[in-house]
Amino acid sequence: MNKFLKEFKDRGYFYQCTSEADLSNLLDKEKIKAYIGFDCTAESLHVGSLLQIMCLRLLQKNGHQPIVLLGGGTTRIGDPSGKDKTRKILDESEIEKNIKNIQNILKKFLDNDDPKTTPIYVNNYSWLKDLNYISFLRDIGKHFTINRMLTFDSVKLRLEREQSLSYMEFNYMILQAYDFLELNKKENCVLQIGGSDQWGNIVNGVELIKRYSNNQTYGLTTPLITLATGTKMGKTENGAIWLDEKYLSAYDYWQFWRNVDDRDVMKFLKMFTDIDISEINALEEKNINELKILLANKATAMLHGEDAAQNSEQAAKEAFSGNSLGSNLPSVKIETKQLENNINIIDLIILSKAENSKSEIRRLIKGKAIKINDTIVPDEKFVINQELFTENYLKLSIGKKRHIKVELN
RNA sequence: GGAGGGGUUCCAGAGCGGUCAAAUGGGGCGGGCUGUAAACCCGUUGACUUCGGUCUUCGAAAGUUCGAAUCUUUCCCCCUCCA
Repeated sequence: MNKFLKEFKDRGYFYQCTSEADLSNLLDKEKIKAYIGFDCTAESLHVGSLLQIMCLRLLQKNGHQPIVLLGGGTTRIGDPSGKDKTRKILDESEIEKNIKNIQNILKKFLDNDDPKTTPIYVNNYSWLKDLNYISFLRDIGKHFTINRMLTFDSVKLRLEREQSLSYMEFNYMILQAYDFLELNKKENCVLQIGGSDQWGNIVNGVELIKRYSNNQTYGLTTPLITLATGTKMGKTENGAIWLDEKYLSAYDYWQFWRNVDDRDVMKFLKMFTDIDISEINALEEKNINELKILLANKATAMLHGEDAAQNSEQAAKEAFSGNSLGSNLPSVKIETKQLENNINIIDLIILSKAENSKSEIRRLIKGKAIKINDTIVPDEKFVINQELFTENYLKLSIGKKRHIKVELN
């Protein structure tokens, strides 16, 4: 089997493939261009997209050139795959903003220097916006039968559940197929990779290209990653695990990986780090917490850089090992003069922006969840004074996991 | 267009004139156990509070009533069936 394909499988990226043997041969013979499309509905990417990004990295590592398709056009339609309801339609400026944001994140993960594999960024709005309806129907539409389209999961499930599917959404798969055709014509792109929910859309593209220009292309999908707890990855209740530092700090990103379920650690090391498979397999016997730290370090370094990873590890050590004040902890600054009127603990937490409901803070205090410098705050009347600050800062803990350095300005 | 059913707190879903800030389950948060894991147990889950209470919530608006999530009217939205 082809080297790329083998690693793709070994790392757990593989779910389905069209004509696998042929694709393997092709990959052995030449360097190809492959594309992955990213939806631009959200303002940034979260870990749910990380597997796709890892696929792009693996392509580069094997000398292939990735094409990143930012769905500026298709986002205006909304993919019905895996959705119960029509998505809200975003306006132009939002989509443009999202595209920029997402592209910046991708650049952090990808090698943008090697001219042979440097990613090609494209926005399908550039070709979708000027489509002529009549000629599109004649050239492209004739290759699709409604009979067939109705059998695809994205459509079928909606109809079965008797949820409405607009004609606009119904067209999504045709547009995605057309994207592939366009990239095949323009860039000689021969492979589309996507999540398993994209299978139908990808196959449509492969078939369209076959009928339209008789070119052979391929599709490859990745599995839906479910956590050991059975939930979808990246969707914690208190917010998505964003890849953008604006929405989630490097420290919190590190913590996300540090807190992964035991049963997912080996899987994630394979999926989300660059460590050699053989090396990972050799790690199996190591202490599970060591492995989690390794995972957190590698994953964080890949996105936020080596320094950020080191700092996060250091901060975590300080925060969880007790008495140290934790100079690397995430910090907030407050004005010294705000202390003069002897503010109480509730006000301090509000000032630190860690919580915004006083009722919630009162509840936490009653539950013995708030600590100042590792000492439990006994009641809500607790007054904050200058003496609690050592070297201008104090350590505020909310629960066992949230530690904040409050610094005097 | 005609006939029904429905919109309740993060979600699902009870309540159908006062005892309702609203059962129950899920999720979240916190505590315990531990390993910053899982499982399990306990607590909590609108806001503000001088801890006595106060204020704002049950699709929207108006009304009946001492009193409405609960009754009436109008409007908006969703679903099912018929045309």
